[in-house]
Amino acid sequence: MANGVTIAPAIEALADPTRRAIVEALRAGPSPVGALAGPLPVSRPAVSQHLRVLTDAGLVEVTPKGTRRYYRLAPGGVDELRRYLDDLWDDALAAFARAAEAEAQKRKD
Amino acid sequence: MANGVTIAPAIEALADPTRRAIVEALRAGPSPVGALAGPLPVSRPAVSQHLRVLTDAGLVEVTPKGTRRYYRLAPGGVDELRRYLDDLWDDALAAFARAAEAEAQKRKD
DNA sequence: ACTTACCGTAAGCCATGACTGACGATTCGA
DNA sequence: TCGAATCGTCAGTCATGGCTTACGGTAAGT
Repeated sequence: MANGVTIAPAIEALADPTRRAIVEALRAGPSPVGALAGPLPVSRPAVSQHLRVLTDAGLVEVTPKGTRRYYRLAPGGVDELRRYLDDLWDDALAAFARAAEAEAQKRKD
Repeated sequence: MANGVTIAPAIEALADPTRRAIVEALRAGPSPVGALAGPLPVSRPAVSQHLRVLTDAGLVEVTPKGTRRYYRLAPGGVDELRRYLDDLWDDALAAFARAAEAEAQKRKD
């Protein structure tokens, strides 16, 4: 619950379909902005703004190379979300187990 | 990538702060709507609407008990997101490793 | 049967944020 | 030095969605 607020920017960043498409494109490897905007149905400035959000959320990182900037996935940022969902899943399973046990207990009488 | 579209409702559901608060409250166990809305700074109908979104996303489930409806976390729905982020994390690590290797290769000449 | 409690739904208001077009900065090549 | 390419930022527009109030429906208790 302490990092409950930490994952907010990351999960809110991934909520947008266009940003998810960008992330999907980056799974193959680093890419400059123009190459990312090409297949997408939005303008290049829009992609730039999305990359800003993703960067602030810690999900992607940049490496300037001459006139173009290569964006890539940031494993650390993804890992944060991953851990949060792991914990949430554990609690969900525990609550489920308790509910099942309570149900069994109730059925006994 | 086949389930890339599957996780959309779940991740978009968790993007809202109020819905995350509801999910956090449900970590302790099942709860009726009124008990959930109590501590929250929004009205009960608002919580009802959020629970509808969370249910449609497969993150929570309901069990009517008399006049009240008990909501609980759905481990299956959480697991979907968990798996997606696991895969994404793998790809991020792979891309990172490739980048590191390419960098080492470049440094060699 | 009547009252009370708990809850989902509908309509409307309003703020957030995604997108575009225009502009300026930086870098490489000629 | 000059031109072209790549990109970030800004201002403005517009749709999405979260919230409230009011209403109706169902179940338990008296």
